[in-house]
Amino acid sequence: MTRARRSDALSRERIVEAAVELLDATGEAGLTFRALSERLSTGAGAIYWHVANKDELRGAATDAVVASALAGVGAAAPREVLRAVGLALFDAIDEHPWLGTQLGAQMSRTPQGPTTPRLLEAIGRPVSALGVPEAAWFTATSTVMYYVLGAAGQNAVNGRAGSAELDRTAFLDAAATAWEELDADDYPFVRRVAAQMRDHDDQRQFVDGLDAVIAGILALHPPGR
Amino acid sequence: MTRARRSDALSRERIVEAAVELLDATGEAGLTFRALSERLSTGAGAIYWHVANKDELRGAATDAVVASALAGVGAAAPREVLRAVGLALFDAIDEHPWLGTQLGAQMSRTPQGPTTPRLLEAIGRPVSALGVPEAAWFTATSTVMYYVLGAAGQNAVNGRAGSAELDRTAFLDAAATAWEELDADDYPFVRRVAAQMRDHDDQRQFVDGLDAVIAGILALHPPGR
DNA sequence: ACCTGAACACCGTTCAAGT
DNA sequence: ACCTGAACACCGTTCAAGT
Repeated sequence: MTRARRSDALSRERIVEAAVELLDATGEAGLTFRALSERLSTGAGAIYWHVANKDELRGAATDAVVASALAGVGAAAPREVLRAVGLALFDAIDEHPWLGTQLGAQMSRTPQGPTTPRLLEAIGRPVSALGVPEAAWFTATSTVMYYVLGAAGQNAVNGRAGSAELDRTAFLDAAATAWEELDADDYPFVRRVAAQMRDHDDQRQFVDGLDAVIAGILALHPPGR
Repeated sequence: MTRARRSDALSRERIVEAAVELLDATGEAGLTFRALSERLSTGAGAIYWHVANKDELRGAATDAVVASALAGVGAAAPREVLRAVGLALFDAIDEHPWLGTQLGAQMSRTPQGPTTPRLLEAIGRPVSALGVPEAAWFTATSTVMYYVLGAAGQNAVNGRAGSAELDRTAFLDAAATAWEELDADDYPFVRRVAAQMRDHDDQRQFVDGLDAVIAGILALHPPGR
């Protein structure tokens, strides 16, 4: 019943864990050395003993979530594994909305960091198991990865306070309505497709697209016999 | 021979133009109301008369660059148009590296804004012209868009000072070397593919992947006769 | 070795006051 | 209507000083 107070020593692991919680609770802009040090009952500067700077902290938080999401993916047929990897990331973004915009930026900024190889390995193994010729492994895997990252970034919902489901409906409806009011000459396609977007199911659309990407890769890089 | 000084009145257009220049010259972190107002020889607060806040300013800069990139895409066979749209964005990111990470974030944050419909229209028209059944238009177009956005985010090179070509080579080499030194049991795929990544051609890989995505969409959503 | 917390050099944004 | 620039409430990061 006492007030929360320091029980363990500080460690990189505890800091990253707290950063994830803070990001979940307050979003991208809420991750602050001051807020984080308060949550850890320590001084702002103490964090710098374990983490070089804010970029590294964000990167570590991103990687921790990705690692834990991918850990749940089991062995199966290549196509199933690819779907499972994609959906694991999809679910992770649902739980940690900040991940969507963070993931792509993180990976392009520091491909030497842990997250890029982690995701590349998770996608590349099933892609190679599909029978794609080795010369095309990197290209084929990158194609899937680009698709997954693009979808991830796009499906990051803004907040999670209250009913996420209602928020999402209102959000999509507002966008669809705006689309329907666009100029008829400049935006015929968008106007025509606005209703489809209002009613679409994120997850189903994601899996459909992923299946298409896989089919296309196999068509362009057919397994040798 | 006089010092640069205010010649025209401020306008949203001039502000956005200056923001793009500032982003090009100093990167994401360099876009500051103080730096921007200095460049425009005005007070920091003056900008707020024309622009609501920094998010809107970033969004306007992103949209201006995307609009100008897409303006150069001419009419042609659907497949060519899709390649041209993709490459136009690719080139724009080459000239404005900050665009890579900005584009995806921007579109997911404000799909009511101008950039999402702009890109959706540019990709959706050729996709529908490909003969994809109307019921699949939104899904198919989103698939291409996700791929393009993911690739865009990933291919944003960090700086452009000095020789971008040399920077790129060193950047890829560093990443490839790091990949080759990963644990052999945990990262067999990444290690095996590191050399392919060191030598890959961004643009060629992007077009290859785009062709695969298109092929896959046509396989899953074949044109009705 | 690890932590404290004040201090520094910045930010975005607001707003009374000017023209 | 549009602009000025000081002021406010923040930031990330550093670093002498403590234990």
